[in-house]
Amino acid sequence: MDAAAARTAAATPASAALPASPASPARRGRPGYDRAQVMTIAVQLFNDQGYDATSVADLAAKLGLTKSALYHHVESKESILAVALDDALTGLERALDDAVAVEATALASLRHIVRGAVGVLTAKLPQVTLLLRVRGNSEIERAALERRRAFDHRVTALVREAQSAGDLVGDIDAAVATRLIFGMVNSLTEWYRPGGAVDPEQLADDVLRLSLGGLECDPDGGRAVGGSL
Amino acid sequence: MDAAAARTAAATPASAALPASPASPARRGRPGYDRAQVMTIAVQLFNDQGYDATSVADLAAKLGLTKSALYHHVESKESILAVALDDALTGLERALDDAVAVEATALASLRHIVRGAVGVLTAKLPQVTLLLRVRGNSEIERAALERRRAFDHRVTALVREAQSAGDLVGDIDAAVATRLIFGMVNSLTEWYRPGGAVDPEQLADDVLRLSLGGLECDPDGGRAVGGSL
DNA sequence: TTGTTTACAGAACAATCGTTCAGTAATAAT
DNA sequence: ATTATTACTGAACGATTGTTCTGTAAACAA
Repeated sequence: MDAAAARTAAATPASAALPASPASPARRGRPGYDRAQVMTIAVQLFNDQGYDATSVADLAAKLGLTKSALYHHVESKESILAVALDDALTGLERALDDAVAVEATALASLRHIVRGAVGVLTAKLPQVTLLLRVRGNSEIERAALERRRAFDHRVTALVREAQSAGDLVGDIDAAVATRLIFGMVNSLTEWYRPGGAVDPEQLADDVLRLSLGGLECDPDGGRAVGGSL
Repeated sequence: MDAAAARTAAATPASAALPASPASPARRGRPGYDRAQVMTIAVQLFNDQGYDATSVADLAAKLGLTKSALYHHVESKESILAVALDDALTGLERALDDAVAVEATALASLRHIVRGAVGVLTAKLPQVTLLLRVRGNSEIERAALERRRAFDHRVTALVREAQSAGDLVGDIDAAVATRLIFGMVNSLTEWYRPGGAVDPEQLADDVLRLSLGGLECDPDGGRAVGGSL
């Protein structure tokens, strides 16, 4: 596929980047991609092929542009990764802040953050997917991994607290339980796709039932899932 | 780090590749790495940095060799990936064959394959880790993804059968349940390390309790985990 | 000593990597 | 018509990519 063919293939760039865009109110200069659209498509491609396996030439071809045109919208390849990772991490951190602020008990906060994480993951799927694949190959990636570790530690503390309160069984290591629960949650990036047959709310219910169903001490004896939240 | 320094750092290659090697009985030619050792270290490095982010020069430096020396042991970079992926897939497929051959009911087979998958994952951690990160960027990767899909479908059929038999709750989609369960299992590659504090057997117990604990219909009413297996 | 076997180095290859720069093109506001 | 503003092209850059070729080095067997 030569440049002209690629151009034709991406003849309507806005539709790909902004599905059902709310009638953009006539921007100033020459029509074309803007920064946000380029970012969106870039992150999608990074997820399809992997960040390292995606060249700037690949991205330019996908957009129907030359490589140099890309650098009008974006400072570098890695800067695209940086903002996407920050987006994902900010979402997760806010959800955790919410969970501990709103709920009274550690178990309730835990249920809340599992729901919240599923919500962030489905809402910001491309960014979170990118985050979960980071290996620490650059300073930016290492910083993101550090924020992820801090998040995990806070959740682990919640699990431990719920165990101490007697709301969660105590014969499983809190760190192991946390990793298994979020392993299940994070695995959603591998197959969940928005607009598919699976509803995000229903999905959060299922995840909670599988991940916490075998750990709760159910003082009320009830096996119903949605009962307490 | 120049070539000489790298050489010194990897002065005892055999110890890194073959921990506690059973007194290799004096091979023929010039001493040095053999194919298996190179493969082992290569897969380790692929896991550390990601396959695409690891250059042949990186691997050569890690081994304390030149790039050209590498091609004496291995046909290509991708061939290393190919044998590792085949190794992981063969292990998983055998575990599944075992599970359906040995057990009588679908639920028992399901428990068996979850245990088996944890076993293969911990025993062949580097190869399975590599498998789970494949994105389908080449013919070899796409073939591996195809074998993985076939594996998933067979397990999903087990879940559906256990639901039909009344051993598993029916109000959750079999495909979703399978993906969540194996999402939890596969997430072990992110943190489990052999020789660490966590025992593989205990780990399999924990995974089974979390992943299936909330789904079983427990006809005997018992909540004990290791009871039936 | 003469082969055989295994393991390595050095130099070079075309291709691709991410990035820069100087100029051009197309719109809206004035 | 002029000016801003925004979007893009084409050519080139040094560096790195995976791979090949030709020759050498070090062990064991005959």
